[in-house]
Amino acid sequence: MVALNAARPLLDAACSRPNACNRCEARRVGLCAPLDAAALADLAAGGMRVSFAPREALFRQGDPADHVFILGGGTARLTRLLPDGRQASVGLRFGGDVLGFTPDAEHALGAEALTEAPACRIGRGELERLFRRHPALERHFLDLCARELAATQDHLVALGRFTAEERVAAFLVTLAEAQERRGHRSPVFDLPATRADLGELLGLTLETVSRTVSAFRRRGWLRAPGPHAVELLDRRALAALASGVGAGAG
Amino acid sequence: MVALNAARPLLDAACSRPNACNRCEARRVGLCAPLDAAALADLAAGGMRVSFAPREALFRQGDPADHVFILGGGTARLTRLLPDGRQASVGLRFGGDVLGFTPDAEHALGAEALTEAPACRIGRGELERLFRRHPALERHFLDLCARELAATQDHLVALGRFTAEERVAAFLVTLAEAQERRGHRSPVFDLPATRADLGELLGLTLETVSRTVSAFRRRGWLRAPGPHAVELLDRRALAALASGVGAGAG
DNA sequence: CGGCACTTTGATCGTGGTCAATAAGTGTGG
DNA sequence: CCACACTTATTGACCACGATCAAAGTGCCG
Repeated sequence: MVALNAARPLLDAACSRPNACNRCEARRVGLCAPLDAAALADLAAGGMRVSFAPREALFRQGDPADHVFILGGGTARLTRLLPDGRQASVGLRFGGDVLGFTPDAEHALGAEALTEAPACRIGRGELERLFRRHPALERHFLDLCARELAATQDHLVALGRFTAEERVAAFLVTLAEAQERRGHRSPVFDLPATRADLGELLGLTLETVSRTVSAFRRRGWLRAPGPHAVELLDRRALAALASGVGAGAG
Repeated sequence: MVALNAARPLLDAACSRPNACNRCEARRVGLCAPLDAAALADLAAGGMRVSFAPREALFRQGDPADHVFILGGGTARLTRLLPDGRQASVGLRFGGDVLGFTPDAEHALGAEALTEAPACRIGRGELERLFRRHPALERHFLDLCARELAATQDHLVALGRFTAEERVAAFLVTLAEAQERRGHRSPVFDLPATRADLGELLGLTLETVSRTVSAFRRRGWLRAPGPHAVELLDRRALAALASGVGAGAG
C-alpha cells in the first residue's frame, strides 16, 4: 500500500546490500524520516548494524550508557527492576525510536527486544561528532525527546488516574495507532507482549489484564484470534474509555 | 548563605535593575546555569519578564502552544484535566526549568504556579531564532528534555508499582533533594502544595496522603511544624521506602 | 506424547478509595 | 480583638477495585 520505492535507502546504507533491509521502518518514521541523505549516510556509517532476538537485552539497567540504539523495526520495551524484584515497564518502542539516550553515565532503565529487532548502535562520542557535523540531527533528537516526553506524560496520567479498564483500553488504542502510523493495514494487529508484560506496562497484574481483555471480548469490543493478536471491533467505545470520560458517558 | 555576588547577572539582564532579582534561581541551576553570557543576554532580551501569583495559570491545557516559560524561581505544577473532572498532576517544576516546550500546536497539559513565580516568557518563533543563533542553547534544551524525561520515567515507575507509602516517601525525598540542589539549607523545607495537590501528583486521594504523612510522623520519620512544612528526621528510612526495597528490608 | 510457559477463570483478601464528621487554620469585617 | 465564614487537614467507618492465591485450560516445542 505504501510506495516503498520512493523512499531513499537511508539507514540501509549500512547493510551489506543497499536495499536488503525491507523491514527497516526507521527510514519512514521517527528519527530518520526527516533527515537529509548526507546526514543519514553519516549516521549509518557511524553506527553498527545489530539485530536482537526476542527477549534479548539491548542494554541492561546499570550498564554504562555509552551507546544509543536506533530501532530499525520490531518492538522493544524499557523496564526498571526494583531491588525487591518488582518490575515496571516504562513504555514500548518501535522502529525509528531512539533508545538509551540519557545524560547519565549509567542506564537507569533496561531495554529488551520483544520481537526480532534490527537496530543501529552508535557510540556516544560518535553521536556527539554527528551532532556537530549535522545540527539538524541534534534538532531531531530534541523533537523526538519532546515527543517521547509527551507520550510518557500521557502514560503517567493513565497510571495515576485511570482504572484497569481505562488503562487497557488506552493501551490498545495507542498501540493500534502506532502500528497504523508505521504502515500496518490489517485490522488484526499484533500484541507483541505477554499478559505479564502488559501488566508491568500498565501497573496491573497479569490476571487483571487477562480479565479485562476478556471483558472487552464479551462486550464485543474486540476479537482475539490468539493471545497475541487483537482486532478492535468497537474502537469508539475503547477510545471513549481511554480518554477518561468516566462511567457517566459512553 | 550562598555567595550571590559571585554569579553573573544572567537572566536579570531583563530586569530593570541588573541585580534586582535576588530570588531568580534560574541563573544557578537548570537551563541558564551552563549558558555563556552572550546567549543569556539574548535569551533575556528575547523574553518577557512576567510573574505569577499562587494558583495562577501560566498556560491552560488546550491553549495554543506559542510560548515557552523559563521559571526563575518558585514552584509550578503541570496538570491534565480529564473530561469527567478527574485531575492528574504530571510533575512539579522549579527555578531553571522550562515549561510549555512541546512539538504540538496546543498544550496537552496546563501549568499552574504553586508559589509566587517569576518567569521569562518567550515566543516559539523567537526561541527558534535563538536556537539558530546559539546552538549551545538548543543543546541545553536537549539535555534538559532528556533529564525531564528521566524524572518522568521515575515518577511513572512509582505510580505503576509503588504503594501509597512508597510514593509519599519518594516524593518527600525527591522534593528535599530538589530544594537542597537549589540552595535551601534549613532542615525544615517547604511543601508548596495542598494534600489534594499531592494526591493528584501521586495518584492517591488527599485522605491517603494525609494518613500516610501522619503515619510517618507517628513513626518519628518526620516532623511537620505545619501542613506545608516538613522536616525529614529519618531520611534513611524514607529513602529505603522510596527506592522500592519492599516490606522485607529496612 | 510429555513438559513447559502462558492464559484464563475462580475464590478470597487487603490496600486504598469513598463518604462523613470534626478540627485546625486563614482571612474578613464588625 | 473577636466572630464568622471558608478552606484545608485529620481521622474514622465502610466499601470496592484490583491483588493474591489457586487450579484448570491451551498451545508450542522437544
